[in-house]
Amino acid sequence: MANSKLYKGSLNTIILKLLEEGGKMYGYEITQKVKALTKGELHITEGALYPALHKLEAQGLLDVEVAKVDNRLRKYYKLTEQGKKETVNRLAELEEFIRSMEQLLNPKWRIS
Amino acid sequence: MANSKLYKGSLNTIILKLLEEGGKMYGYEITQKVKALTKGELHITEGALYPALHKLEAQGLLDVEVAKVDNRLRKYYKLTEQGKKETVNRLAELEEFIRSMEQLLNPKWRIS
DNA sequence: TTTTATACCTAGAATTCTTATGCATAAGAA
DNA sequence: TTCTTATGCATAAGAATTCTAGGTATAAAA
Repeated sequence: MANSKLYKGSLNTIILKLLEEGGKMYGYEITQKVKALTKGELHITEGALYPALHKLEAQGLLDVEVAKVDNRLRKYYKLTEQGKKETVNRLAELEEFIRSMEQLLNPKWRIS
Repeated sequence: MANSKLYKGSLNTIILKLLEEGGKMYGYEITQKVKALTKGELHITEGALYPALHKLEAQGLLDVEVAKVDNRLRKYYKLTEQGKKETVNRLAELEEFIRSMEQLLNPKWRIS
């Protein structure tokens, strides 16, 4: 099913990871990047993305810088030092979660 | 981090998968099974589990059967026919989500 | 000239989970 | 024997996250 819903809690980790790799990105760019990387499977809604960016900024994990390109506004976000540290944690948690889920999904155990 | 939080949306899939494998299980058994299979990483809270079971039952995905063991009550849940079909869908969605996340996490793309 | 793409935003609703309780019985420890 | 832990169910209030549905504006394409 294309455009599958996000599992709640994953958006922040996605944002942080993209910024870790991409250096600095603006909101709309993030939505397009996720769409491209997942071949349209994951859809980041702007109604979730912008509040999430604002919150990460308020928490001191992101810095913002405004730019004007082609007479249009862009807000570039990048990781702060604290943000870089937190990104490592969030990624570790996500990978741990995925490992746990795979243990549940792979029925090596069968019955009990 | 032990006892990591669930990504919201995953609990129902966990329940359905366990019942698919385990045949019939009761609530407390599910919490213990998840703890065991994930070596304590995932912790299913009862405050989330019981409402989830009731909802799945109301949706016609689970059947319930009450039993008394050692003078204590147990509510055994098992998949209905509809529940078995839905389990296949939910598992496919979860696996798709995990694949998508791995595409985001594995920086084969680097910068842009 | 109308539509689509780019680019930002917010409010309200829905969903899902956590925390904090509560009740009751059985088993184990002190 | 009494206190604690384990077993087994349950709900209510709150927090957190996301979706839906709107809004504004400019540029590019149809």
